[in-house]
Formats: sequence, C-alpha cells, structure tokens
Amino acid sequence: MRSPEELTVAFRTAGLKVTPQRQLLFRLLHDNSSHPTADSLHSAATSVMPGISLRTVYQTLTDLAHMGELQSIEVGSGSLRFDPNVSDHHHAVCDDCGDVHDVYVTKAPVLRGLDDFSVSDAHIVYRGQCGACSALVAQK
Amino acid sequence: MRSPEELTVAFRTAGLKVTPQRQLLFRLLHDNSSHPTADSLHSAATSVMPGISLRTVYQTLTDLAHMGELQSIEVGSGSLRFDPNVSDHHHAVCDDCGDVHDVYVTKAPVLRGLDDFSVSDAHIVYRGQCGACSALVAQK
DNA sequence: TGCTAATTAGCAATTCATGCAGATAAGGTT
DNA sequence: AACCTTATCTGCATGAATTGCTAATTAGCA
Repeated sequence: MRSPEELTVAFRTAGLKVTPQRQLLFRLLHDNSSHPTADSLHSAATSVMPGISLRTVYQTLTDLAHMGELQSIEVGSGSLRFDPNVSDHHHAVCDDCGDVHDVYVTKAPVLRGLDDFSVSDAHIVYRGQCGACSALVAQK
Repeated sequence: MRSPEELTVAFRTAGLKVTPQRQLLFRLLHDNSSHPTADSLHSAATSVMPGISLRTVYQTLTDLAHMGELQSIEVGSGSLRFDPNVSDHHHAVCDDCGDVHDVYVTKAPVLRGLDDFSVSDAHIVYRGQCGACSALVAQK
C-alpha cells in the first residue's frame, strides 16, 4: 500500500476524511509484513491511542481493502489477516509458530480437470515449517 | 474417502461406534463432489432423519477429518467446506454461483523469495467464472 | 441380557465480524 | 475564525459459524 502521506491525499480525494485514528493505522500498516489481524492491529493501536475502537479498525481496514491498498487473506487461523503488499504474491504459513510469509512463484501452475473455467485469480497457501522453527527443533 | 461399508469397519476398529446418524452421513458424503458445508449436510440429513443434530454433523465431520477420510477447505465463503476427495488436488471457486470444483495442476509451482521454509503442503484456490455462469451471462 | 463407554441432542458459550445510532469532529465555506 | 454539512467514531447489539458441556441414550462386547 502507499505511504501515509499518499493515502491522506487519496482519502481526501475520495471524499473520505483523514482522522487521527486513520493516520495511526496508515502508519501501523505501512511496510508491515507481519500479516496482522484486526485484533492485533487494534492492540498495537491502543498502546499509542488508548480508547481507539476495534470497530474503527475494522472500518478502516475495509476502506483500505476496497481502495485496493490492502489485501485480506485467509490462511486458516480463524481470523482474517491483512496484507499491505498488494503485488502478485502468495503465502507460506508455519504450522509451528503460525507466522505468515510472502512468497512468489516463478510460473503459474497449469490447470487440469476443468474444461470451462476462466481463472481471474489464483492464490496459493503453502504450509510447513519456517527456518526459525526448524532451528528451534534442531537445538533441542 | 472410503465407502460406507469400509468406514463402518474402520470406525469399529478405532473403537468408535457406528450409529445410524454416522451411517447416514457416510452415505451422504460418499462420492459427494459438491463440497458441502456442515449446515448443508445437516439439511440433507434432516430430510432423511428428522431430528439429527447439527452438533452431531460437526462431530462426525471432525472425526472423519482426523481419520484422513475427509479434507476441510476454506474458500472464503465464511464457513468450512468438506471434501471426501482426499487425493492431491486444488479448488476453483466461481465468483458468480459460488460452486467449488476440484482441479489438478500439472506441476507444483516453484517457490521464490523464501530461503528457509520446508513445504509440507500447498493448496491453490482459483477464482473466476465457471462454464455454466459464463453461459448464463452470454445468453442475456 | 447386562454393562460400560461412546454418542447424541440441546443449549450455552465463544469467536470473529458487521449493523446501528447518537455524539463528535473533519474540512470546505462564509 | 466561526459555521455547517456530512463522514466518522465509539459502544453496544446482533449475526453467523463453531465448539464446550452434560444428562440421557445407545452401540457393541462379555
């Protein structure tokens, strides 16, 4: 997603207001590769701005997603995760620690078994063990 | 997943009991490629066995999944879907009608951008428009 | 037939997300 | 700088999907 400054302009242009709550969320999301949930973002926001509502976090995330600044992904953790990286990429989820990593594929896989389906999007979720967790297991 | 008869043996062997409720669900799931939700299965079961509990449906689905007879998938429809096809395959979801189709890929895509992650599983969700829905749009 | 442990049904509880409404504040206008 | 319109915020209620809990029931073996 774009920088907080660019988003400020984009929101005003779209007739949306730029509130302190939104500016905080812009900052918390910018360059954030942790794939946070709405709840974890709310926790982070609360420590800077006590009293900010979880409802506001959801609302702003929805707005950003509609504007294409944010991608929401489902990786089986029970809640939605938000990804400010909107380039064409996929995700690898560690079964041990649950961390989500961005990954890219060299070539889109070719479909088989379905005659007549026009694909507009494909998303791959890899599961396995991340480097940090395999190191932890090895040292035990 | 295996046939109702084979599952009956497997359940008894595992120390689990084979109840009429479970036998019905075995039959409803066998060769079912509609990727039903717990709720749609409960509806189907209710028309045959009025009074069967949604809780029992969930319980049996969980048991079957733990035994590897069933795969549970998430395609962004809000609720889990269950797939008795446990071969290595992926899914294509129609954005118009929501139907889920089994698909196979000729070659697993090669990862890029992650040094140290041992992949144990990869699942691809394709989105787009199925043949039936594109035909519907064309005839309008 | 009887015993025991697994299962069922029904309801409560939980989690994640959205709907709603009154109070508030952004930001263009005067 | 004061004002006005409208979007936004907060808090709470609601909804949807799933799991926890428990008394009553039943499968399946002895």
